[in-house]
Amino acid sequence: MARKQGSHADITGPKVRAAALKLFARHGFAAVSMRQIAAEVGVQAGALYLYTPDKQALLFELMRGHMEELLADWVPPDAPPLQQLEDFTRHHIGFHLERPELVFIAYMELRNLEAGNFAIIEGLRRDYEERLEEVLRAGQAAGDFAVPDTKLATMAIIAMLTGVTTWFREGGRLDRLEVEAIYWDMVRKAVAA
Amino acid sequence: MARKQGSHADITGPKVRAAALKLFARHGFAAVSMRQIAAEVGVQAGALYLYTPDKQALLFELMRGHMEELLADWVPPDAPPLQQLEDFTRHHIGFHLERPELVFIAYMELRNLEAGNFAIIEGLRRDYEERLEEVLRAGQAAGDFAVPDTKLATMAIIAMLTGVTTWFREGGRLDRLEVEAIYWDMVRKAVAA
DNA sequence: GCTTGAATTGAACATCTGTTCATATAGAAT
DNA sequence: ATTCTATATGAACAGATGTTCAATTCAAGC
Repeated sequence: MARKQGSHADITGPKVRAAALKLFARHGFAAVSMRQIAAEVGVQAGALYLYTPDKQALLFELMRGHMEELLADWVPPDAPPLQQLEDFTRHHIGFHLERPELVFIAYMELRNLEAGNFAIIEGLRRDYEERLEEVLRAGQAAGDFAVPDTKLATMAIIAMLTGVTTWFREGGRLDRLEVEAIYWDMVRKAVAA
Repeated sequence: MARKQGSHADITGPKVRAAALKLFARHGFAAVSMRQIAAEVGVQAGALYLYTPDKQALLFELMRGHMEELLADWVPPDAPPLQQLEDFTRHHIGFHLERPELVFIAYMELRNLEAGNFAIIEGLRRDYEERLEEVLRAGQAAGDFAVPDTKLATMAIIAMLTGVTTWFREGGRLDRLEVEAIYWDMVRKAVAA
């Protein structure tokens, strides 16, 4: 039997991506089979291929969409570097806490991307890092920051902020805004002149 | 044919662990088969079971050994908190840069551990974090540090320092000591009173 | 009411999976 | 020279893998 009720093309498509997201985040790309994804959607494995050319594309599209959302989420506001940095810090934490599964996948499954796909995702990641480094360079030039090395500071800040996703739990001791404030305090001091 | 030259028990054992380490780090636990590990060692898949009860134990023992080495590598020196923190920072970076494959596995393959094994590794990780937090608490009490939240500062510092392994390449623009110095500068300022 | 075509099934493909075990081998001990 | 035993083979197990495709089903358009 096919199609038990109504047309499903525009329903099943998103469901497939949602199921892949959930299962890849939970068990890892390599450990999840197309049949598991199909079962999560409530469909047979063959039907998945109406919505993705293959398993690899399922992973790649999740990651590409995530990186493009990340880049769209933050552009430096028209403000002094210190304020740009605060804006970045809060946006980065907020954005990452809102999509823990995508963040997890984007950091863990890079090695499961085929060469060409990997290069694209890496390029997007570098674009993002470049935006932060530009803020640090501007602040350094203006004398607001005393950063020994803007490249390293970029990597250090991003690693530190992204790390929030590994321990933060909704409903825990601190809420998002408190966490943002505390991390901003540490970032501000770390780069302070 | 078996045993082509001499006794191999004490040679093959380490080779198996080395092959697993290399392949798990490169392709991920779930994506590596016992036959691939065996091929890397130069042996048939069945022979691996003379050296490990199963694939899971291979992963777990790598991670447990790594975490225990990590804990053995650093105990707080008898010194003021600021100096303890510098010692920690440099040790953490140095230790992690010396074993990038183990670090990678320890952070990426947690979800592939069976429940009991996961609990053990998590316990060891918490022990390590606890050591750093104790330093921060002491420095805070002594008025050397002005940390808004010692738990968050612990997580932030560890995430920041461990992040070095994602971009550092031997023979690059900076050597290890320079990187240690730059990161220590940022850590010091981030927690400064 | 009939036709059309998008959505889905379910079987099939060849290959791979972790693990076990009877069998073979070669060096050490006698 | 013979026995012993640690080390390794290679076949076998039952089931899972990603992907393809002819056949089926059902809602919409006429």
